[in-house]
Amino acid sequence: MRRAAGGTATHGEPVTESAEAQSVGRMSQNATPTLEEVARAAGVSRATASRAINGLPYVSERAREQVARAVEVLGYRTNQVARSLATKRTGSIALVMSEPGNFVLSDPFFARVLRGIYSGLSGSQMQLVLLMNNEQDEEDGFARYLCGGHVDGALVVSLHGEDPLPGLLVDAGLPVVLGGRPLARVDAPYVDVDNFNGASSAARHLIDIGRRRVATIAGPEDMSVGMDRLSGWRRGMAGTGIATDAVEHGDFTMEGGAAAMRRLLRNHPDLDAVFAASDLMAVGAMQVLHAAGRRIPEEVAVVGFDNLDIAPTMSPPLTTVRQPIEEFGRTMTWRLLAQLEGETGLPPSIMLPTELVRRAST
Amino acid sequence: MRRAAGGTATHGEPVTESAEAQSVGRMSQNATPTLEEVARAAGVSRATASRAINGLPYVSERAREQVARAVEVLGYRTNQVARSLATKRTGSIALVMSEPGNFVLSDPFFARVLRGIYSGLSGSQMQLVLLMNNEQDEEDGFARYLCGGHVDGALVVSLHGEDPLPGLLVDAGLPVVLGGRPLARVDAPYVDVDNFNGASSAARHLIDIGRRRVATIAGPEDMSVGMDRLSGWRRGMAGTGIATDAVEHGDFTMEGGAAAMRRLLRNHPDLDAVFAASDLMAVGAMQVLHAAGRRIPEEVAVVGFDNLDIAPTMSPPLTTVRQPIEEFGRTMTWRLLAQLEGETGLPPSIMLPTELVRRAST
DNA sequence: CCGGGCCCTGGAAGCGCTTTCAGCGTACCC
DNA sequence: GGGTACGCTGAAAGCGCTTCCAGGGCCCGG
Repeated sequence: MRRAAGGTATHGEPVTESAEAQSVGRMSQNATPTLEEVARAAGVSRATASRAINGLPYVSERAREQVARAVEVLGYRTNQVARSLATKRTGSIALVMSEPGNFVLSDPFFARVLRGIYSGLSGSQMQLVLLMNNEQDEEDGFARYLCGGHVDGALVVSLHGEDPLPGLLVDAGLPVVLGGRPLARVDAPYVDVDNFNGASSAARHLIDIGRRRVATIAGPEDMSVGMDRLSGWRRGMAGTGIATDAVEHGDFTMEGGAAAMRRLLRNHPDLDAVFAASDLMAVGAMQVLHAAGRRIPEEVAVVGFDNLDIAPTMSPPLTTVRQPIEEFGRTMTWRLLAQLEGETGLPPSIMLPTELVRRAST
Repeated sequence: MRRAAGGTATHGEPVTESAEAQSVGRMSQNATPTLEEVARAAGVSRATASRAINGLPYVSERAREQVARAVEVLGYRTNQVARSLATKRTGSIALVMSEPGNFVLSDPFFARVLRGIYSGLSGSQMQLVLLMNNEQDEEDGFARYLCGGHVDGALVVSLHGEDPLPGLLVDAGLPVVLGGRPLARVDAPYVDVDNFNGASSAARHLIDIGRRRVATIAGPEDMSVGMDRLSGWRRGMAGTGIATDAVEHGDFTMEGGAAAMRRLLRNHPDLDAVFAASDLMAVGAMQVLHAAGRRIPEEVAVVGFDNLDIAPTMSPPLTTVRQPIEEFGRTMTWRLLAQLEGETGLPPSIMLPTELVRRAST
């Protein structure tokens, strides 16, 4: 459409091949010039022009200069689509968020993952393309886009349940790295943080400081990160003889955490500690606890998960499980790029460590 | 390898083919089949297969069925890159944020813009691709990506100063719609909200309720949205004889708003009202005012801009200038899609109305 | 003087798709 | 019966690029 002028011009002439030198070809200076035109202007063949532009060897200094000048004069920019078709590489990878965009956008966790990804990308000539699930949209367009050759590979984060997407991508032969262990059986490498041990140490810590009625605000039941932190918490509680029935699920948001906390207070008014599976949920929980007049940490100790920037600024500062968020993004990126480079012997999965950070909320 | 595949496909050497599939095709079953192979399997020509797949007319029911079956059996998916090269359309548009990703990601304003964009996109078969500025990265890769034919058009939001990007895109013939009036002279359509009148009405409102020392926390000086709200505020103050020297700039974030508020209190301790050019900055300002012991609205009236979801939940609930955020995104999208469809007579710019929403903070 | 490198070059063959165009059979209407 | 219209089809010509390959200079050692 935007090159309609060039197209019709070419078609209008009942041209044979020999009509090439027509100034008609130049007339379309509005449309992006092609390599062909650059080559002609530089007085070389398309092959040489291509080599010159791509900095390949076996191009004389003179040819190189002439091509450079022609590129400058004509304002040439290589058509990436054509290049992709010829090379079968696009120079870009996708970050797929299986989560409604507006949800992701307000989560500081993802902002930091993204920063890590960009940092892992720097130096490579790769462009990052973000794809988010439109709320009501079937994610079919996604798979079509990704498998259609638009990108060289994909990072998929925030998987829910048995999301078929990774399977589709893998089947299509697209290199994929998952952020977080998938719940479904998928033959794709993933990077994860040690949610289990992190949650376990959080629970132990609460026991160690003498709490005897420990609740948890768990993550979604359809995400491994939610389930792993829940089982980690159970593991931490195991053998203490303390009940582990005070469990409510949230969706990792503040509101979700607040709602879960309200349910916990109603069902288990005697609780003296709560482990929230994300800092954001801990924020919501603490607001509810404050509103309910429970003092933190005297009456209720609170532990979060993530160690977001807000954790130390809360009142009281939040004890939480630190996870290396930027590192998480960076590692996924590294893993994908390495795979794209054809490196072999890459680990099928990578686990990043977590660590309890004690502050005043416990 | 290419040659081998072609050979076996042509004359169906079952032995060789299956052996090859067993040994090599393990990781990505077979290379994705091409339209050629589908056509052969369906017993039709490539042209007919293409028509069948794209739902074009002039295909017999029988052919259609056979192609569908072949697609199913072979697991064919059309190569979008090849299709793009042939059609010069990609079926996707970009949303470009001239802002470090982690910044954008934590701003609820963008989340809502995004929602609006998706809503404007629904029904069209377009994919949205997000591009954000990596912090330290030169945005050259951006322009290359966008002009390289990866997308059919671009929405560009959050422009700063004389950002050359829109100009580059327009020069390359890429349809572009800007979100917010550009400061530089760019020949691209834009959608904007009526920042000027919104800010003006905010100032007037503060005058109307009897304030006589009205300050403002303005937005960045290199963004039109910042400047327009500042001049709107000045306009609202004009003719009242009240000084308009109490101006500090922030970056639309809470922290920026808080810092600006501190500066205002230091330089103009007698202020009795403040107009913050964004709700987020108003939040920061109110925190500082609370901390400084100034009562809102008795001692200092506060007006924001945006009418984010948090505005009514603040204490006191924030008087603010409502802008139709989702509508903003939706309109940009509509404008771009219309342009892509070749509609003519489209307005070069569209202005959306704003409106003061009075709450308890004034 | 000749054979064998080494540079550099252009012709040409794709990459996988769409779309034009000419052609064919069938049906329909004078 | 011939003309026209219509539905369907496949050959072929691209889209703009990369890359293989053969070949032509040139310099070298023999």
